Amino acid sequence: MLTNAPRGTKDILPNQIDGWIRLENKIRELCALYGYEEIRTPTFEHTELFLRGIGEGTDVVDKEMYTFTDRGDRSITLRPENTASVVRAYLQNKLYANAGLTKLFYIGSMFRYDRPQAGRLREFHQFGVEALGEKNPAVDAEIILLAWDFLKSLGLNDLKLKINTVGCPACRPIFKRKLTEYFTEEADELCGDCRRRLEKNPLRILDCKVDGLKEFMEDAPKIETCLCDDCREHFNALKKFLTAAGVEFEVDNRLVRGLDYYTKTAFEIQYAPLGAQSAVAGGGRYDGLIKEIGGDDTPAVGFAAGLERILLALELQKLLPEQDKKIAAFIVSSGAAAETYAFKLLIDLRRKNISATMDFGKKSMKAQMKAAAKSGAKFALIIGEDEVAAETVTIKNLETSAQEVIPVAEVSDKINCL
RNA sequence: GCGGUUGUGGUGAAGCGGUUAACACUCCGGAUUGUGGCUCCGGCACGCAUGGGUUCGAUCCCCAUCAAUCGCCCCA
Repeated sequence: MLTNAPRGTKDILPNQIDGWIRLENKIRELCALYGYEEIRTPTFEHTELFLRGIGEGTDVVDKEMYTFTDRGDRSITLRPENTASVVRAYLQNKLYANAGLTKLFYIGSMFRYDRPQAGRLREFHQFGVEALGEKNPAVDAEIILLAWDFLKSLGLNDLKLKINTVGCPACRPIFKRKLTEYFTEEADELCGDCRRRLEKNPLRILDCKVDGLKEFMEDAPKIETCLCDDCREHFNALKKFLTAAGVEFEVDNRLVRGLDYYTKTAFEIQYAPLGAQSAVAGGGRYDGLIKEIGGDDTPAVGFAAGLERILLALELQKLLPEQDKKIAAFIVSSGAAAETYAFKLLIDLRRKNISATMDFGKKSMKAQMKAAAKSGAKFALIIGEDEVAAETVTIKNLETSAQEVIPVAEVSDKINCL
């Protein structure tokens, strides 16, 4: 149907725009406070970037990308997330040259071919932050705090911060192997999904809804027992920093990230009332990504937050008051001569920085007055033959109903002083 | 990708296999000769998501499609 937007996409209508602008303002304000600069990368990239960056075998890459061949026979993909692009831009533009630590943020739409649901769209918007070039866990903490403060400053309650460590190339394979061994023995007890995960991604079995509560889960290998010294210290330091900052967090050693590039820190902020799509922000460290994409071995951390979900949460908490934009003057006219006169006044007022409008529909005076009242304008400026002849305007205060006739030249002063 | 629920005008919603598809709000017009918010009167569904089928006849029955929504999955 010509009159339907594609599935999973949405118009953002004038009556919703205030919420978006509020989010964007808050983001820019907070990022300035934390010292992050905005970057805008292309909406599409070479498909290869995502294959390498996100990782083949992940759901996002395997079944959710909008990929097509352009007229020059290039494989192009609409970005399903922005971290890979930021890293690409960082390398291409040599942003590492001027700073030990490069701190960036972005706001933009991402594309994923998912089944739409409340809080899950095919084109959706993310705000994200990336800190490139530093391995200190204090940066992990800074990133998490930025996400946390952002959500809190919007007024959201009932947020839950979960953190975990997923290890690094040195220790994760050990953990994976232990998991595989352990769950292979329990294979008969596993659900179908998990039996598949056994080969592809045994970590995922840990947060399976079906098997998660089964008793053998209790004795499953724990990541803590496999961590290398570096990862263990990193995680402990992160907890120390978060505690120092006074944020409550929960260590959830079943928290796993879906994208391959994560190392060490993984975190997620949830807003439970949203239901199935409760993750409102998530991220972590990705020390291997920059090298994977062709740069030097460079550590980095970041997160992304889903703006639609945040807006849904704000709506649930009734934190999106309607702001009505009232104008100062509504011009009402009757007769052809008056229309020109009125139009001139309309333009003059705007040039004097007074918001003004009129009804262009040539309706009855009564209808125009109705429209004036509905518009919320403070004044109705009434113009008929008499006013045109005398070069005056009847100005009516729509709140008090008081009205008087004044020279047209004095209208703007009158409005300004009332 | 899988399973469930739903789909009536601008909005919220009644409704039954068979004359003009309730009601409320919004909107439009009128009651006023150049004036709103109150009141009163009147109007507004080439038709009940779309396309097929069953039937003498379907908005109400069946099928498909599309869309929304919930759960799974995944993730922000």
